Amino acid sequence: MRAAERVRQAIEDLGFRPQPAAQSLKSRVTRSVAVVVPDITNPYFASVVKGVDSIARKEGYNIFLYNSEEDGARESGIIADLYGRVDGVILTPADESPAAGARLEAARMPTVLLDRECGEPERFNAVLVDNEGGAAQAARYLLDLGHTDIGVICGPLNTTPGRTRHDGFLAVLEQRGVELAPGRVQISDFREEGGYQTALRMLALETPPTAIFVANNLMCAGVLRALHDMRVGVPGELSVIGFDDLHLAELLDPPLTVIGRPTDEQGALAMRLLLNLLAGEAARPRRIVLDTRLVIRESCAPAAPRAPANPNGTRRPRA
Amino acid sequence: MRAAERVRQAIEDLGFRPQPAAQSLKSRVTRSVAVVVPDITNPYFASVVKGVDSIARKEGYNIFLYNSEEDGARESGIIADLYGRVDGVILTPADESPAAGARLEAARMPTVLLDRECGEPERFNAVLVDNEGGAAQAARYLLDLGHTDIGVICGPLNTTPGRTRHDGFLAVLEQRGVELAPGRVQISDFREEGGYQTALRMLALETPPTAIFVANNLMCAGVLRALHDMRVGVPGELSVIGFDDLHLAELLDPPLTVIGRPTDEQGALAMRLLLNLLAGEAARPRRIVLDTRLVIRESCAPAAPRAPANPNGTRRPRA
DNA sequence: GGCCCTACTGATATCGGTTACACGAAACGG
DNA sequence: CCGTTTCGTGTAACCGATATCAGTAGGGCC
Repeated sequence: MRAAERVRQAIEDLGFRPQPAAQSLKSRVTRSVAVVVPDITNPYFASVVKGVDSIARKEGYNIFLYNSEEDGARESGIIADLYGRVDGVILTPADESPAAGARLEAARMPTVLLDRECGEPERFNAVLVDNEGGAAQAARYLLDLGHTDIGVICGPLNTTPGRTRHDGFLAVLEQRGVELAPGRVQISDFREEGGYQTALRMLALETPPTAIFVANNLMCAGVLRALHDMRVGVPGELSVIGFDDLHLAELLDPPLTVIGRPTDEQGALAMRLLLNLLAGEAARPRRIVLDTRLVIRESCAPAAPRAPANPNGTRRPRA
Repeated sequence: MRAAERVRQAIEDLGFRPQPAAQSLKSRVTRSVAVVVPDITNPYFASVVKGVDSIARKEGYNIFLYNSEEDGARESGIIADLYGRVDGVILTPADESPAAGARLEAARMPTVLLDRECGEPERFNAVLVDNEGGAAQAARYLLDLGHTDIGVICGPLNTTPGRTRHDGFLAVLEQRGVELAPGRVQISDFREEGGYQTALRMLALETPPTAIFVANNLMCAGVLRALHDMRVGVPGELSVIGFDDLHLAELLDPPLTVIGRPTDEQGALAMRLLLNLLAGEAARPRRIVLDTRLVIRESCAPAAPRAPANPNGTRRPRA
């Protein structure tokens, strides 16, 4: 093959570099994928993105990063802009409505959902965690510590993690015959400020709960900030358990007990799944559900002995 | 203009969407920029990237995200891959050598450096912070609290932030006539594990310092972890001041005093600067240097009264 | 009616690779 | 020595949008 060698030489001499635009135009392939997350500033998503990147780079893919800011309109704008720009997309949908799912399907793009689903499940490939199971772990843990008066700060119930963590937690309570007083279950927004405000509201109740389950990391940071500001001792006065590890959770005051889950592994898995799709493995969509784990640190204490159980939820002044 | 209207209609009817690849091929413009950071998992960079994104999206630019993993070879591979794929790049160089700077210039791409410089300054546009000034603030603060025996955990001195923070801190000490005992200044790697190990080494000294300045957030997390593991009271036994705010710093045990700096603003500025470049404002490169601020929380206490100053650095057993 | 200006149409080249095909030359077998 | 394979080379079409240009039609004006 002397011809091939001469070509190599010429490439070298002339400093020839193929033009991705021209290659894409002809081949109809971009070697790029999009990753759309609500907020790259959330350490969970940063870690996920890093996991995606680790695989993508190895396989020669470039990644476009987008923040949906948890805003459905912005998200659908982003998805529209993706047309022709990427080979596929890894998406944590901000809008999980069936309509959004339909739009997504209409875009006819290889898609892997991450952390949340969209429209009817089973129609998309997805990498998820067992939110229900994780929340149930948290519930069992608090119950086993003797707590029966528990506050629950949920995310929006129209999101997968919001709803499933809510359901998983409450299912265990019900199963164990624990009934919550009114005002104990609060819906918030998965954001720090929301967690802060909700915690304040909960503390303002005549009898605050003895433990709180907070359904994500950002809200949990807000809750801790609120408890800190209000000088509420954790876990002395109030036990706290979060969902999603915080990087510095073990250095917090006190070290935070959480439901942890894989993060960069989740991203890497999603990217591998997408690569399979791109390789033409049509098959039917796969849903991969990863397990959570209870990370016990020091923010939960056994419930202080209290007046006998109070099933009808009558308010009592705090001791 | 009825023709224009008919065109609009046809676009609508046929669902026509221009093909970015074809547009790029013809126009030689991609409406994409690359952002290359060492590690998106570092909250500082996550925030910077978000700042970049906020402007980019508004202007219709898409962003490619890359992690250099603080690895010069990987970084130069990334930069090579960028050819023809982006209109410009925002880069936090992992390799700051003149050679890397030269390579970067050879790539003839509109470039904005972020957080670090590369080769000779003044040749690139750059958005930086006043590291020297920030480190000096930290030094003055510790000095004013009465500390004279101070540990310094630096980043690599061949990086801009590593060197300048080191220099800025030590300059103030010198200026105030404070001399550090041997072993007080340690070079580490800007990573959490490095901070952890370095802190352990420092604690193992016959007389540990009464205060520590840690030159970045990741190392600082490591240091805190080490102090936590070794049951060293902060600020009782040891005062700690970090560089770079940590998101949860105020919830730490104790709330961490730090040198803070703008983050997403820095990203936004970098993007705006890049947009100017792309708009053809050749001019000569601009260096924008932002100010840091001292965020006083609770991790630094006045130095405990001690035996009279000990300028020749003789070891003393801890009280 | 003649003139000009604008609005529009249609055709064609171009961006830079990729792919297919046709042709020419050398290599090999029978 | 001829037929066939192999290899190499050259030519041209194509991907889809954009830019240019020539040509045509229509409106307004004197």
